[in-house]
Amino acid sequence: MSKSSLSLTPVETVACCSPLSREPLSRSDAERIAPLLKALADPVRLRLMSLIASHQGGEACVCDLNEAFDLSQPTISHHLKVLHEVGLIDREKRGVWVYYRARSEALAGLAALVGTAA
Amino acid sequence: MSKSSLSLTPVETVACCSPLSREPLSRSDAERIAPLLKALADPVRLRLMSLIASHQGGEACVCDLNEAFDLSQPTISHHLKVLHEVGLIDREKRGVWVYYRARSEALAGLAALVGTAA
DNA sequence: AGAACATATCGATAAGCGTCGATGTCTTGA
DNA sequence: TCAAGACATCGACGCTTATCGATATGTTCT
Repeated sequence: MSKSSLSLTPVETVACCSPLSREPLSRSDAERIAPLLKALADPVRLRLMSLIASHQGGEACVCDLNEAFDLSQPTISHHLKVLHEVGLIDREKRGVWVYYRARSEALAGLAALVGTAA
Repeated sequence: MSKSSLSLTPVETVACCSPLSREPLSRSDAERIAPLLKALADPVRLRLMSLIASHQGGEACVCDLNEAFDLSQPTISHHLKVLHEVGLIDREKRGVWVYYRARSEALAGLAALVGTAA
């Protein structure tokens, strides 16, 4: 080390690294948030979410949703399940029909998190 | 039609459907936004994005990023490419090193869009 | 020119995901 | 009790994706 200290190259003085100005997202936080984004990251589910939230009262019947897409009924059912499982929509059965309701706090929280990184 | 009008069932009067209170996301808009969300919808890319934005000046060298993960260098390079291709980060080569810069307007716009649906 | 280093690209593999038709479950009205 | 309708679940198919090791590209120092 005493020998090589004579040949200190500029590479070590002009380090490529810059310091952090704030704390980045932790690994556990990232693994908690990513599934929410993944649930939204599909054109059909994005439209489903918007369609539900755009209905009066923030809720919509599955029959309404099925008609809005050129997709089979099982496919829509699958997408609704994905959104429900991550907590973006609530599910309520009323008689023969099933209503899905947008959880606006969840969406707002997610939007705030994404915006924070910017 | 004149005949069946006599047997109007309650089903048609008690419709399951509720009207829209605003215009939902269009198909083309959904297909434009979904790829952005898909790029973010991965724990590693989410942390990469946050890590870059958290560095001083909003930019970070790849060497910094590689060290922050227990993943191979090609894998990190792949994730950076995905974020770059959808326009969430900019790429600039300076000498031997490559710097990625967060495009905060893109992130802010995405956050606003997600929040609008809520 | 050649060595060392930083980063990107390639090819392969395994896992995940969107979609469908067929079928099951539950509710309502006859 | 039975038939019809609304929605969910299942199993299968093809496509996408996350990851890696090996290798290519480009830059700087000797």
